[in-house]
Amino acid sequence: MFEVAAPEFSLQATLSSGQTFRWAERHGSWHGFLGSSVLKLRQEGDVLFCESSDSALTLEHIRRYFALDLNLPEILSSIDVDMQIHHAILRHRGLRVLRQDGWETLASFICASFNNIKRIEGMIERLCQAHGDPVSLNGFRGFSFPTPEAIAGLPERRLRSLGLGYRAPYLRATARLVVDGRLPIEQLRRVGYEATKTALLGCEGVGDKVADCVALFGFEKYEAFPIDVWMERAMRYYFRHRKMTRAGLHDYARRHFGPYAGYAQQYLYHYMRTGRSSVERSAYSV
DNA sequence: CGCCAGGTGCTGA
DNA sequence: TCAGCACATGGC
Repeated sequence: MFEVAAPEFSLQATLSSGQTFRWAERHGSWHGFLGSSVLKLRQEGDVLFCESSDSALTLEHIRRYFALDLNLPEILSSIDVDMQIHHAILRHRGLRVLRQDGWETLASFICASFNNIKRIEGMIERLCQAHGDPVSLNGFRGFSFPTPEAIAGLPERRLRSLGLGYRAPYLRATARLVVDGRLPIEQLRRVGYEATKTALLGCEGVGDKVADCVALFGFEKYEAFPIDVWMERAMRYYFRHRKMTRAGLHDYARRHFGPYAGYAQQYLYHYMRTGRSSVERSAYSV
């Protein structure tokens, strides 16, 4: 057990905002995975209490994963440019964009397309149970996320039997790109947003939205602005009647919010799904 | 039961 | 470039 100073941070908002699919809350603690370790986390005020299955997991890993090194007040003030985002920030202040593993993020968001979060979580859990490695922490048992090698060799019908549906061949083909070195996934952390997105778009089952999610949640490209059905609803605030394509909304949002547009996206997404009062909901759509 | 879900790939204008 | 369509599956 160790403690991490976590000012300007909300574990709850961060882990329940749809950027990750493998954390679960039980009795006030969050159980999940970081690399190959199982973690149990609890936040009290500005302190994060951490229990890990692996003594190699340090305070620095926690700080990095939750992006506690970033100056959140500065980021939030840079995106706080209209009343809608202002309300979202007030409601979910402390939400941070995670620095997740690139491969896990890519694989997860291929599964996430045209899908709902409950089922995404189930699909990924079955994938891990069937092809990950067992890990445990005093009573809590789980499985690590399968490597690209573990998935690349599976028959498509095997992935379909885990409930992946038509995404099965996409995931397998993408795993093969990684294994064969045709998708240089380790390098993407060091190149810019545009290059990262272009590389990701070369994967089957990866379009604009998935590529932006992976760039943002897996490769620290904070200018990425994923547009899904919830963000289309959020963007009606700016374009109440005018018909806009997703590409149009994407370009507008990146200019409107600036270099940390991805943070704005995550606050708006979480706000649209959970944070609004009924008055706010009826003001624009849904 | 019908509708929806953190969309993508393909086709035809 | 853009609209329209098929696509698997399960929660609600």
